[in-house]
Amino acid sequence: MARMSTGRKSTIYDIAKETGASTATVSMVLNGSWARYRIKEETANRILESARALGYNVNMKARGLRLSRSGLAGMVLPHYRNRFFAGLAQSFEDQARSRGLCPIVVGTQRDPEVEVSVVETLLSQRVELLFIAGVRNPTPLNALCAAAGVPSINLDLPGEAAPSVVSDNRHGARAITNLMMDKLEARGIPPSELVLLGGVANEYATDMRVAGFRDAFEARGLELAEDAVDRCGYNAGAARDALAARYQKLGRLPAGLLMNSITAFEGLVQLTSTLPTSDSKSAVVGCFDWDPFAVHLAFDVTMLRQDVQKIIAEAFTSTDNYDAPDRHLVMVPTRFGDMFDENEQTTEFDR
Amino acid sequence: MARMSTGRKSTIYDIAKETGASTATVSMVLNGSWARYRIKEETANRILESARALGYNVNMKARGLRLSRSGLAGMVLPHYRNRFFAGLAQSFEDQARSRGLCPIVVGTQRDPEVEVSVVETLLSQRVELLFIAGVRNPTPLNALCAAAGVPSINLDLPGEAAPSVVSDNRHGARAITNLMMDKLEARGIPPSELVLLGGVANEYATDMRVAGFRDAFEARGLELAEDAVDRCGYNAGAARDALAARYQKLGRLPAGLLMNSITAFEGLVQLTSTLPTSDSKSAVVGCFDWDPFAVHLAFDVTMLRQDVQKIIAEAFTSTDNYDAPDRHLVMVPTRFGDMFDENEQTTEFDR
DNA sequence: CTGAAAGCGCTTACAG
DNA sequence: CTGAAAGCGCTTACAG
Repeated sequence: MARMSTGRKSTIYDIAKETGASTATVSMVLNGSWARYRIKEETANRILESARALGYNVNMKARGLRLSRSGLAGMVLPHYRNRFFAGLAQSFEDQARSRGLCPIVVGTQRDPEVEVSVVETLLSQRVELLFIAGVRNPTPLNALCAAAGVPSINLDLPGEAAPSVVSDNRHGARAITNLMMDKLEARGIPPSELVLLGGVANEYATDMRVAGFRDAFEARGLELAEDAVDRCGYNAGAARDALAARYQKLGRLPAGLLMNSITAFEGLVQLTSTLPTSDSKSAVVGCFDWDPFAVHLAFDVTMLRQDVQKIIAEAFTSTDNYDAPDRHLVMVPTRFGDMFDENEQTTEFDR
Repeated sequence: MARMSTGRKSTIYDIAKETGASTATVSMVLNGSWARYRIKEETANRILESARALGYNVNMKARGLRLSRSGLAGMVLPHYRNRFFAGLAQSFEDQARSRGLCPIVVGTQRDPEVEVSVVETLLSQRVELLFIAGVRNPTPLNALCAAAGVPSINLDLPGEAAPSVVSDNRHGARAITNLMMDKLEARGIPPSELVLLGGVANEYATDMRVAGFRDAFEARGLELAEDAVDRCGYNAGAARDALAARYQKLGRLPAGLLMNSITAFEGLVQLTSTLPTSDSKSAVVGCFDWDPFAVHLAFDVTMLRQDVQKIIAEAFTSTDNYDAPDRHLVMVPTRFGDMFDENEQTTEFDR
């Protein structure tokens, strides 16, 4: 009776034949709309039983084609290699699933060609919505989605052509700068020793962080030194080199170091690993991203953490009331790394 | 002419109407098979142009339904929160794309119910193959795939019911144990001070690592102390507690610590952050996973790194010559963390 | 070289 | 309560 061994997947026709019901009845029973059609419970059970026996599994391709709803929710992001993007992916999956959608997230390595081709692929799979995370210029991707009639939302980095949800980098930057200044003062070091490294020019996140950094200085009536900010780029090597140059000039590390990204932070770690520990141990360090190991390095480090759950939740809200002309920008506050529950940071059964 | 502004996606019918060609011709031109059918190049160009103007994008749901090929490749994994899984996801995406498949990877949080429901969803989307990574008992999932006629491959943790590709944990364990013993001896500490912490009983990876640990002891003619191995679990807290207990008993940390997973390693870091640095700085530490920040912590740490690219490549090879009765086990060697190119560890434009 | 037609697996008005 | 039938968008033998 059951013939799960054959390669062919069973269809509603197989079940209809087996149970003597019509394909319509089978379809209704299988998709749960049968109660509405007053189908006998006994019939329904017979069909359900047969479906189980045949190892039946709906073909979403067919259902999706008929209903023009794929049940797919897409997200593109640069990669999974840091906690922020890993967390975004995770939260996206959880929330998509709880909305009955099948999450499909793809990493694009920040390659614009890959970005376009991935978005086209997702569109041809007929995703019902698309989140675009960490793409510096998402406008072409938003345009592709708009042409396909698919709502798109930008995450982390905003764009002109679609609603965007980003962290409140400016206030976060101001808060962490303040905290680091306090720490420096407590050590009797002038806060003007503080420098901000990393990020790139003309990028929203970097600009906001620099603005917040400035805000903190202004609030204290302090001048920002000429070379206090160095947008030396997003890769570890560049940050390492920029720091090494300062080390050369000063004969030591700057007393206060605010790193624009976890990758810039990695550059700092690379450099200090070649230095005598005493040189780095005294530095007051901060970073706009959080990492569970980085917080335990040999120096005093404060990490800002983005609220990925909130970012995703806001993004879904934006799709719920999605109307094309609306291009709003939602800001989600950041928190300090130690302000999260411990069990958000590590997981129970985890390797 | 172009009417990209309307919500409705354009279809081959729209293009046929616009160009005066038949839907068959349009279809052939659009899917690239037109040369074979001797369609005039001029016709083809006209159709291509019209497709562009209409913002046409194939509907893979329909094409997939017709061809019974979805173009989708699936992978499930526990999460993205460490470099191993993040790297697996990345490599999977790259290699799937280079094979013309659309990768779709989903995190299941190690929850067996989620695992089943995710696999069912992927199957109903008609993925053409499914990789199952880090699932302790993948057999029920393999069965689901088999029933649907979809090849499945287990990664990282093997299973009885499908081909499996895993790291060669035993040889890796032996190599890292050896290296740590050398380091201990160089400091005049007996290698028998070395302990292995983490992992769980009756799990393949843990068992193999313990076996390799034993191998290294035997090769030197050394006895393994009664309490040298503690499979205290995969979460950070348990490892921290197990270590704390030893700290109590010894009045210090064990001189050599081999941590079974990055999470157990996190437990070590949690503990040492509460200890005076001098206590931990002298420890010789090793770990079966690699993390870019963890390698720079205050103690001497050696990290083993799994070859994610090779694992994925082997898995794809297994699907290429997939025949149900074949349940082979492929072993992929591990390497030490510092044996990879620097640019594999950090990326150029990366935050 | 091109068109008419069937069919992939499903859903849902519409009749009975 | 159930069945026959059309149609979602595409592909591909099969005739012309």
